[in-house]
Amino acid sequence: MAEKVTIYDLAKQLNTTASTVSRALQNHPRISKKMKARVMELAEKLNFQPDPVAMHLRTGRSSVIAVIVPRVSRNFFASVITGIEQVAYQNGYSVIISQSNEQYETEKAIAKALLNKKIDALAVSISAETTDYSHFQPFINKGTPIVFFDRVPESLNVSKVEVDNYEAAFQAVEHLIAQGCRKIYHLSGPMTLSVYKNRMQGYQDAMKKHGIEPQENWFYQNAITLETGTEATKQIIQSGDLPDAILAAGDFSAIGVILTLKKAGIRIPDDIAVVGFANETFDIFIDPELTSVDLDSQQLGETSAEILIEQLNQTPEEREEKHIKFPPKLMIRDSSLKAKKYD
Amino acid sequence: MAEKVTIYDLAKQLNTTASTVSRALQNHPRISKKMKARVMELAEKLNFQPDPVAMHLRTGRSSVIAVIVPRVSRNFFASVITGIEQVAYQNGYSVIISQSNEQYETEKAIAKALLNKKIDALAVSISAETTDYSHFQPFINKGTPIVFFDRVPESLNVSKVEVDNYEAAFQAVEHLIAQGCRKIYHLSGPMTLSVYKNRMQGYQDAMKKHGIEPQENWFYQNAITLETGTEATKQIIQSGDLPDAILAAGDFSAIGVILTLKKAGIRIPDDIAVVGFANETFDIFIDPELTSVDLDSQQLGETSAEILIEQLNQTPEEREEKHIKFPPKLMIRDSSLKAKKYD
DNA sequence: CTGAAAGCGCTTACAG
DNA sequence: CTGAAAGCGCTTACAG
Repeated sequence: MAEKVTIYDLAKQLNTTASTVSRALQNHPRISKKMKARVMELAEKLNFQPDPVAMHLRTGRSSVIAVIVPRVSRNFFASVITGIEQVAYQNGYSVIISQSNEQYETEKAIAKALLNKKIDALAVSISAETTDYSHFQPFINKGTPIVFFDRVPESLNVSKVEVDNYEAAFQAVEHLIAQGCRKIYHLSGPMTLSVYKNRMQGYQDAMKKHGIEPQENWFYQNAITLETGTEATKQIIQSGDLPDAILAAGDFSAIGVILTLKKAGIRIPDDIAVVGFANETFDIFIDPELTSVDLDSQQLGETSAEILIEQLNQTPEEREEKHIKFPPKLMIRDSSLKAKKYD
Repeated sequence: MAEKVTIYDLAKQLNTTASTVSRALQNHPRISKKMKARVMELAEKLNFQPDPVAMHLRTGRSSVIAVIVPRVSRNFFASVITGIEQVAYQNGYSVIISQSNEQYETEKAIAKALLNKKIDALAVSISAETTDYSHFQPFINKGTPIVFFDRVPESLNVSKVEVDNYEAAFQAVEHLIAQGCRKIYHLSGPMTLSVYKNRMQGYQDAMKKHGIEPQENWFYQNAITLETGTEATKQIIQSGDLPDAILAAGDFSAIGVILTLKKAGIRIPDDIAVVGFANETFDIFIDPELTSVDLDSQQLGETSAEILIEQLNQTPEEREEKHIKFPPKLMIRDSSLKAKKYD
């Protein structure tokens, strides 16, 4: 029946007071070693678990880190969460996860609910719809440590952890050029998200570096889902003006590209090479296997949690904004490997 | 700066006491309509939010439903969670999600942590490794409503929500037989999980109904991941004794089957038809598209949450164990559609 | 219909 | 080094 054991129970059995027990448990410097030992031993024996709710009410600290992601079902985000959890648990924090389902309104509602829940820290990857960030302002005002990962708001002065998306797209384009492609199209997401903006910039600069001037009709915005990637590809095919390669800013989009090209009898990579972003599990399920930029999601999560925990151990004055960018890793697979065919 | 507003602030401004404010907020029958109206109005005006932590400490109720799943990255589980969240939020509960990563030890650690967190209710889908359920016993003893979904423990007397896996496998086999298959192999998971046991039983009974006696070497246990599904398929190919069809008890396994068969130059579905379970997003990414049993995951989640909330509104005596089985839905796609080729 | 008081299980400034 | 007391923000049995 596991009767609840409180510090009063411990105090009574040890002929001392709750104050002393509480201090001993916290390893307070002014409690004698002997008393600490006695308290610890009895706590162990009675399987005493401090009540986190009471602690929270008293101290205002909840030991909870909240995470908001667009969707947990995306491998990328699931894996970031795993990284956050790992570091959080090691440091005595628990993690609660919410999903915005890519909707601004839902994200706002979650933020409001979390505000009420008095979480200690917050890690966020914003929804595709989000362009206004005022729902995060109350956390910043209250001094709640907050970090954005992957999908970070450019205009906000907050800590950010991301992959170097500019560099990633740059490398992807150079890889395609090395395969003999010159006319490279780019399917991207909303330019309001810096991840997509940076990828677009990296794409353009890499092209220009190699003397290729990307045309306006080589670029498709908001073509990041399976459906929109498919749609864009249909338009490309209909135009009759086919590229050498398509760089999609996401794997779902890239899958849409591949399926649509195949259906139209266009060979991949021979006619058109395809590269995606995120290195999702299913990239190797498809034929040909999809070349994709790995974003080292777990690392992103671990680093995000580390930043939050560091800040939790600092006074608001000591805290400083961190901007961390990880180098990308291009996973080269058959969908972009023209070269090997001519080896 | 959003100074915290308490019921004392409300009471003072209304010239009444915290007791009355508290009761008015709860719509207590013995408070006058007029007082309720005044309290509500001021609460609205000052944007009063009752402190959930204080409520929790006082009442022992946290308004939190915890969910434990093997992994959030599986589409199936992500979608169940969405269903749970939807119903929970509507009823004023919040949801916290934990993942066992398919490990018994992790699941046990999570259960222990949750016990301490004093959640109100628990929804669980057990890990592949779990065969002992004693870590859930403390919740049952305490009277915490608990429901298992999809992966349910057979031996425990608790509420369960699942798909009729027996029927699902039965239908899948009859579909394959209708396509002209007779020698049908079955790749399954650990027999300790009832989902797999029931699928195996449905497979066997459907075979026997049609006068086919499944041989022992037609059945592979623990071949449920991409890797193990691949491994089993290699063994099948090596044996030289090829089946007409393979029914895999999961989509990851089925993908392993398809990729391996294709690599060996075996045609799908012409030589071997393939059927999976779970209707994952990527089923339509693969060539040929994978026939799979849809488990109506969101519905499972909604129903699980409804059961918990019903029980939360009942006294422990009123509560009764519910067993709900949903009918399966076979999503027929090219990987099993031999018939159309001969139409 | 409303109020005064106790208490949920902790922590911590104050005092010694 | 240890203790007595107050308080975090609520709810509710008891009293009127």
